[in-house]
Amino acid sequence: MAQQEDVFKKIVSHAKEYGFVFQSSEIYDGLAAVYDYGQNGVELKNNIKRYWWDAMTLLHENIVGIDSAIFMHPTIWKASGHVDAFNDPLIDNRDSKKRYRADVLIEEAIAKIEDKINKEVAKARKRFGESFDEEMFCQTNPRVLEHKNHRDALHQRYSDAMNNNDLDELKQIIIDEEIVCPISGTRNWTDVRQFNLMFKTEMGSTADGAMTVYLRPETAQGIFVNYLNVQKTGRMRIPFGIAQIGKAFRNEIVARQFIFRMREFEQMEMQFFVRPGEELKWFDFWKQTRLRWHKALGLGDQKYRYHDHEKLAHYANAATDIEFEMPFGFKEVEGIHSRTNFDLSQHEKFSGKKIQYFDPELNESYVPYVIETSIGVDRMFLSVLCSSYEEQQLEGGESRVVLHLPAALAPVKCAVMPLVRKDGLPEKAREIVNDLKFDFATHYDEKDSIGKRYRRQDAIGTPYCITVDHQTLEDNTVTLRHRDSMEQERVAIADLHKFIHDRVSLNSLLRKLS
RNA sequence: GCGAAAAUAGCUCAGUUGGUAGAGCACAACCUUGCCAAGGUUGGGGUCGCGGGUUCGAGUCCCGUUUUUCGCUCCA
Repeated sequence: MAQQEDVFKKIVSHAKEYGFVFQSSEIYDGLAAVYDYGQNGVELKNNIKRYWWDAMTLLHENIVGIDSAIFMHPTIWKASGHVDAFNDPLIDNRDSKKRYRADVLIEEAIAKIEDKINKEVAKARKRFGESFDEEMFCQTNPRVLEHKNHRDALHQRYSDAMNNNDLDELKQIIIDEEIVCPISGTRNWTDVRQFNLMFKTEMGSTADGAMTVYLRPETAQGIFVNYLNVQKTGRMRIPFGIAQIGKAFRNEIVARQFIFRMREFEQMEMQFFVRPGEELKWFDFWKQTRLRWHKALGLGDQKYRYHDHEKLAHYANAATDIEFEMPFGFKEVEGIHSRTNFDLSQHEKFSGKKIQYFDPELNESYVPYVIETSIGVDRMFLSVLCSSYEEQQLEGGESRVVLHLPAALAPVKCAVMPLVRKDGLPEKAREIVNDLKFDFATHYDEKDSIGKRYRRQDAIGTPYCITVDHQTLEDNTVTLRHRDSMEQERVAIADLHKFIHDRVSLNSLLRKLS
């Protein structure tokens, strides 16, 4: 593990040194958990996005894309539950240094009282056997009544405190109930503090007329609120999907592990609308389909696994993660959720607009159920980068760092270089660049020895190097050098275009999927 | 946010008991060379993360702060 963390550090350094990822605002000491993509990073990231977008919108005729705004009406976040769910009251135990959600601690205390009641009932049932009247027992047994009163009073006090957002009262409840930290067993608590995970800003240029708006914490809601627009204008029939790629923002309490958890991040989401009752079938379909998309990249099938959720979010009735083996362990890259009709129903309720679909086959209207596939672009980027990175020992005691990027994702597809910088070789190489550059990201390099130039391209994952030598001038062939095997072959200039296209285009990846 | 560790050139790092900042690689120019990180000459680049303090003098000691890494929590 220590060794793997070492590798991770090297990958982070490599990402910076070769223009993939920079710390944001670095010359001003940086901005925590915000990163910028450099000249190679942006290309890799765009290629990942294109692979996803095409796999969604080109391969499925019932999926279309949208691009919704980052600003949305603030009521959307009340409807989605984010205003409540993203306002966790947190409390720290000073002895164990553990942090807890204050509301969860209190709910656990309530559950414990519930347990006590159940135990009393179970005990009594054992004693009285067949003739046991549970209702009567609960209404008369003094111990049960005491627990019940305690529970009801506590519950009332707790919901009042939550509704009034009274943090001091929450702490007082924890003190009064003598709730202890499960780890340290002590009652040495800090104050309860509120962490709002949504970024706020103001819309409207004058202070008094301003409205508080949020930077979206997920892109999904932009799809839900446009669901009817797309369905009607696109004449979409269920089942159908809407795909979107865009930035989202979360004011994470702890944001770390390089670009794995950032405050500003990018999501690729697809919401798939289905008939009620068919959602689990489609959930399964998208589970399979999405894993196939990942595996087609060839990063190694053993690096993926599903992680099915046992505890489900308030909106879901089934959920799984696709996890990828990063240097710091298996981590979630994509989530697939069966969101029921929660979101659309909520928007019906909060907007007062009817958001239903008339199903001509069933001849009835309903609020569709939704399967969501949601993948973090930055996490995908990190998984591609980490699994591609290799420090390779070569014969003769030499070594090289090479990125075995899937060719279709590589920032640069080929580099053209004259073997020497004279005898008309640079001119010939330029000719080749000027032909290839219209179709492929092509580099030209004449600096330093040929070996050094190969290594430079290896470091950014360029799959092919094309070297122009003296023979080229005679017979119009070039040396084509493969990144992974370092092998070379002789290829006619006239065949270059097809040769490269067959190996680096997204097409070849997409064809594996259909 | 709490606790621990770290921050010196683009990268990796050295810098002794406090005495005016170094190496390798990388970068730029030129010469030589030419199929897997070649050699030579020359050059550019650091107010040692930032701000205070102690001291005749701070990269070095003390305090604060920012960022990064690791653990706790949440998630894509």
